[in-house]
Amino acid sequence: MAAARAGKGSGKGASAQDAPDTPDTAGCVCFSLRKSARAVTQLYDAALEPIGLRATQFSLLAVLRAGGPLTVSKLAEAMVMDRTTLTRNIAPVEKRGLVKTAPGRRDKRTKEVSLTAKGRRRLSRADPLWTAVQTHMRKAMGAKRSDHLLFELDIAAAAALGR
Amino acid sequence: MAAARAGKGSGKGASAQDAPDTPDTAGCVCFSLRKSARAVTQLYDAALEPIGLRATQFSLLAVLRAGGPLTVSKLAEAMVMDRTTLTRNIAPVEKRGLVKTAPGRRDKRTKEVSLTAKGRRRLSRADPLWTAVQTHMRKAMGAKRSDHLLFELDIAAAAALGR
DNA sequence: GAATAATAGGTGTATATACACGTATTATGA
DNA sequence: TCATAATACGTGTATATACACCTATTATTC
Repeated sequence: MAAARAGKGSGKGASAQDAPDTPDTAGCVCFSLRKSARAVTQLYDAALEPIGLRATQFSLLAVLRAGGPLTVSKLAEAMVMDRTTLTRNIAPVEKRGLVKTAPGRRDKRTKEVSLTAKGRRRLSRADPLWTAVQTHMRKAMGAKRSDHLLFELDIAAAAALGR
Repeated sequence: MAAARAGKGSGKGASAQDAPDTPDTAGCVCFSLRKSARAVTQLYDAALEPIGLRATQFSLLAVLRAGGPLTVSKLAEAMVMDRTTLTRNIAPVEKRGLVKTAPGRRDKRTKEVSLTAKGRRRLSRADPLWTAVQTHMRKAMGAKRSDHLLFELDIAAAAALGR
């Protein structure tokens, strides 16, 4: 079906279990991850489109809802996202008034990001759309397999980050 | 360790097996995928940096090496990448002379993309760097788990694409 | 064979991503 | 205290991503 990785390799019948000595894009963890991320992101983006949120923006708002006001660095850490990337990602949602930022009171270097009332309402309206696409995704690939995927994605991220 | 997803949810002890009725970023397939893709891409980008290739660029060249000259659309299909995204991704490697493009002879609408000799040499020098980081990644998360992850990523992509 | 549909591709725009580098503020140590 | 290090953040630059919309070419249909 979708996971046939026939060896075009050494002719000795190289399988994915073998040491990867010949670059095979199908066997590349990075390529496979990015490929799946593209496909799944498109699905989630399309699902959230009626409410005017991208998948990344939904995540950003959801993390803020769950974790209260956070400094830029703390928020970046929570999302396993580069700090400077987060700065750019905040811009479109701040411009639309879904989040607001304020300088930290204790530490003037910091900038605290928080949900606005408008952002909270928008998020509430997005929730059912997220639930629908998430449920669809889990059903399409199997709930158990979905759980396992999440588990392994965490391990992959941890491995990449050297933890 | 890395995969603790404690339920902050309904208080009834919601696990990942339950229907996802409350948006939980840790349980979001899309968010987890993107998060891991970011982390792993940084690792591969850093590994390939000495040779002057990004992970995406390496993939592009590797697909071309394996599949010969391809039209933009065929190449985009092979990489599960939007056609217009591929157009932009070709630009930097073409500018550096690693790939070349030529109008299709049979069909003047098409544009054929192929590796140059320089691109092939560059790719050869990149191969050991890729092997090193791929091996490192597989060891860090376990070869078996790595294989399983690749399998599930294919299923996830297929599910998202409705196949 | 001309009108029309289908296909291949590019561009404008917007977001996502991150490294290198710079500034402002806080913490630390002599 | 004052010099220095550490921390928090932003900007310039480059790449990655994809939708909406456009043009050019090929295929289809009457």
